[in-house]
Amino acid sequence: MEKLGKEFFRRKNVVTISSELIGKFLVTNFGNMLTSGMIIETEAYNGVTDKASHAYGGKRTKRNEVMYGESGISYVYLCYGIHHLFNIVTNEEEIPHAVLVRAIIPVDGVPAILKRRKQTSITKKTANGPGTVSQALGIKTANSGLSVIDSKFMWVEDRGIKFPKKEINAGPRIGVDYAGEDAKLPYRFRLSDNSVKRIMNEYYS
DNA sequence: CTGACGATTCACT
DNA sequence: GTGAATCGTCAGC
Repeated sequence: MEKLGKEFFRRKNVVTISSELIGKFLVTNFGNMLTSGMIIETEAYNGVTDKASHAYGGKRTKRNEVMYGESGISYVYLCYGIHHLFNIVTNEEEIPHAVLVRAIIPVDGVPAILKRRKQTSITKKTANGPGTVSQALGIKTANSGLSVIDSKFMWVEDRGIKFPKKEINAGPRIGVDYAGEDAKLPYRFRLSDNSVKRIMNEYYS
């Protein structure tokens, strides 16, 4: 079990990083409650040339400023006035690449996760979208700018789990129809349904 | 200062 | 499959 360091996130290819985050564990420790889940879905946002990215065309605002920061910094923003969406910034400073974590399988701190989600048992819907992932792990927009490399509140672990390539499916990103041709790029990565079912059974059958 | 809207979720049909 | 919820952000005036 090893915490991912700067060398993992600092690489230039955000699509590669996005695919390699599948099977890693996102861990948070807010309010002395350790919670975690295995990442099973991500999307890559490829900087200033990506029409789907908040940094398209070099756009720079108070909200997205952290995307131009060091690799490993989290970018959390409010979507639809309700949902806190969690990203990890990659590449070097001034290059606003980021990976959106879209789904996890809850692993540690299940009671806290259920309480946050107002549920009584873990199902595949507990953290199957970017808004529910943040809710399950207690991530809020106020946490934008925290680094998963040196913060004691959030980090990413490699627990030695590897999936065969064919178990990780690439496809177009969700909810980015406005991005024209870029909406079709295969920047979304998902662990196959079969693998997800198998792991859910291991933990929760 | 104002208004339009979003990298979504959930309940309901 | 459809539509409501809900509010910070940002472009434009």
